[in-house]
Amino acid sequence: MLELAILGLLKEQPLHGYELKKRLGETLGFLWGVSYGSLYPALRRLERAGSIEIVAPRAAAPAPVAMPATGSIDGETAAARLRRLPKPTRRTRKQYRLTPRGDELFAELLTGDDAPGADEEKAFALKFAFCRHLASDARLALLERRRAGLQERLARARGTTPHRGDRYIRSLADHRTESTARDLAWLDELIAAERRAAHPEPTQEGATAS
Amino acid sequence: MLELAILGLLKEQPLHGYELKKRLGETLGFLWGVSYGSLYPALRRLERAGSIEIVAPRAAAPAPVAMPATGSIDGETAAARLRRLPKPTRRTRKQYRLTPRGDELFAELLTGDDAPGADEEKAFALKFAFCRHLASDARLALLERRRAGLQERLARARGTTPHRGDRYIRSLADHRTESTARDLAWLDELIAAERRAAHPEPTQEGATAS
DNA sequence: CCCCGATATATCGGGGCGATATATCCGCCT
DNA sequence: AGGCGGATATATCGCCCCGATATATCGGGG
Repeated sequence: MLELAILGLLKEQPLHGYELKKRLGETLGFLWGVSYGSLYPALRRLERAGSIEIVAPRAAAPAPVAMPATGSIDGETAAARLRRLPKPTRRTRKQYRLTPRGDELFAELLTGDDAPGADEEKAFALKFAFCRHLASDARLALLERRRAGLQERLARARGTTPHRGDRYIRSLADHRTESTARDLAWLDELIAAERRAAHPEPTQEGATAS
Repeated sequence: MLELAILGLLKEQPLHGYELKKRLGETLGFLWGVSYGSLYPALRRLERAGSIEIVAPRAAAPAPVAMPATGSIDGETAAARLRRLPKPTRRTRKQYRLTPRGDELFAELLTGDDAPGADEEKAFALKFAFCRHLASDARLALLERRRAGLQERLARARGTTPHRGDRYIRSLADHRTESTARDLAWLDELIAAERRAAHPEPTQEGATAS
């Protein structure tokens, strides 16, 4: 699960662990509180599998020779630079970069089914978050697979709900069911939008014979 | 987390593991898929902590004293018993029963705060599912604590949402925010209902000066 | 009679999480 | 100067949960 998120972020640019966690927090934060206890082991796993690689133990400033001209003009620049570029040599940090193998894995994780028990909510949300990397049809497949899952859950809920449980449990179950229904509606919108984007021409006439 | 659910079910009647899982599935199933890999270790933990106890390895037939005369009369009884006892009852299953200590723990878990990171959704849902065991004021406190949590999340979401992320992530975040708002509204209803139940007299006049 | 499926208990490997340990660097106050 | 505190950064520990699997025992049907 985490792997997908990591690969997705590294797809855009190489990053080190700490930064990765920050971005994970600000981009996917609304669905996930990633912890170091998961992140670093996951990075190790990915590296061992050859999906990512360490680019260089202090690559942040590629400026071993980078400061040529500056030197002569003013003495202050040195100080100024210290304030301006507070991070010429950050520290021991390890920058991770996606390998071609990792790219494959990413596509695989993004496309593949996951075990039905595996926290479907999070799994779907994560895939959806990165689904810009999917072709239009694969994206639609993802949405529709999710739709089927929700619908099945809804059916089961409506089937089981009738009786049992006290007032509070019943209320909870009802609210849950409602939420599921709402998610379903949202998905329908998304699917419709996706279809519209795929066929930008059905101005009139209607009925694309789906 | 699981402990609370187990204690909650055992509070009503003693059960063995297998049955426990079934009930967990049918009563709280809409929020949880409990697995044996969690259940049995949890039972062991609880037993070791003295919160539950094994009532008798073959309680199905409530015949503890049922065979009184048998004792002295014959030497065969030993062999006879070996054949007679293993069959009348179900099987080796262990019936678990709540101890007074377990009752305390249940109340503690139900009332106490849980760590903010600990999957708030599930934690709240679980507590709410058993909140019939709470006094009216404690129940209200639970609801309002949850309300505060949701509200904070909502504020944070509205603060962070504006810009970043591509179209899909934005859509996801929006939907998430909406859901949170809906949960909040639901909670408000619950709180109002709870208040109404606690003060059954404000027929007219209104404004209980809260 | 034996096999099959339901009942029932238990463990294993693996992933996620919070807490914690350990460095290093930086700015700021003294 | 000096050093303290906080941000940066990597890593591990123990705990819990999960799916998969192993192992019995029972009832019933072929």
